Amino acid sequence: MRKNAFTLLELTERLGNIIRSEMRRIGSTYRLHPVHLQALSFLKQANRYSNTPQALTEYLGLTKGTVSQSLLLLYRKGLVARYVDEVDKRVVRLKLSAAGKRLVKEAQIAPVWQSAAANVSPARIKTTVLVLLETLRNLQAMHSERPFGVCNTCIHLQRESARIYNCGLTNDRLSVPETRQICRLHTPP
Amino acid sequence: MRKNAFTLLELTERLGNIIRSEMRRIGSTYRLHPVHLQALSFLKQANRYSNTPQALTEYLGLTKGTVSQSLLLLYRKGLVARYVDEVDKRVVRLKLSAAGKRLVKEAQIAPVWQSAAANVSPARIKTTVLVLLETLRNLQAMHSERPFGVCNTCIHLQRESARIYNCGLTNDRLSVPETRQICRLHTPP
DNA sequence: AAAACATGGTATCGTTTCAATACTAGAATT
DNA sequence: AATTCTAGTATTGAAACGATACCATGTTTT
Repeated sequence: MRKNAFTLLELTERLGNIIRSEMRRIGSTYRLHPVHLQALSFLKQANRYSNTPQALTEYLGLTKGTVSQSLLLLYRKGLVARYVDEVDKRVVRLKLSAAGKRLVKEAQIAPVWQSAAANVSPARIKTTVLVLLETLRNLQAMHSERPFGVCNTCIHLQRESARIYNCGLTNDRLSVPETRQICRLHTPP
Repeated sequence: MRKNAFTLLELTERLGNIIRSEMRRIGSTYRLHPVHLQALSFLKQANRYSNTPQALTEYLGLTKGTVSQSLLLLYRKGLVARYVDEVDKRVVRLKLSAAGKRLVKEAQIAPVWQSAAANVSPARIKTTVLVLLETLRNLQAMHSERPFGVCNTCIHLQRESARIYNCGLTNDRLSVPETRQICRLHTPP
């Protein structure tokens, strides 16, 4: 068990390295680094509470200065739009531009993974996902990091009617598509 | 299944990020980056066919120039020893110094990981390890990368007697501890 | 209402990764 | 002996990344 947890760490580390290599390879055609692809992919999924430099900083586990620089680069490349929040003028809102959305669609590494895991039975994949998820949650809790999950698995989400949801934390109304986005305030059950 | 493989990718990516963050945190006390810790940890485990810049380059999935620079830094910090191979004088052999070994022991992220996976049943961890391993092998095969496994799971390993093993590929004799090291020539069954 | 503090973000600096290119020395092949 | 291959280094340039300092806007305290 001790040994297996170690192997789990090693495997995840190696798979993480491969993902990074793959991202580096794919990103190089756009002159982007792995961190840029991760940022774009995050911004594509981020909901209205999470489309800020601050949320991205927490998500990536880097410092705000570093993230600010990377965002500047993405902005200069025309992949990300930024505007000041109307209510709190300290806050910057981020959004993928059309070019940014296009890039995220093109620069996918998911297909490679899907074929790599194609021969594994769904049940076993499900177990794997659950184990990794639990480990992730525990690790995040240990570092008091935010879990960053999708709305529809959050305890704060309340269903008002067929198509109208409500966030119990912010008291905002949420559309159905919004409940599929990533939120930094996410609280797992 | 399509969706699950996607989640698997996302989870591994996030776990990989957390590992990197953790490495960055731990490494900062020694002024080392994640890649340095990975290099040291690799050199600790590498067997006699794999204790070279070339092998490390393959392992990390980077370019040889980059790895050469990182090794120079580790050498200047006195963490790694390097000497020219007697037989093939182009080859540089790498070895952890006493300080390097000490550092690898201190700068462990495994404990955190173990407690994060502590509540998962051994059977489920085993399944997870197997699924990840299969995915890893497939990914490596797709990129025609070397699998980098330990000797005692390699098809080339032959048992001569109780304590003497033989590598069928190089025809070298291997001691028992050597069969637990990482080899770049590793071929899974 | 004014002062102190907190928060989100940017600017700047220094170190180091990382890729790309060019290069060297030794080994293998012809 | 000449060519090709291989392992590694050196150099250059862009950029990540952390650290520090800083600014503008909000919030809290007095």
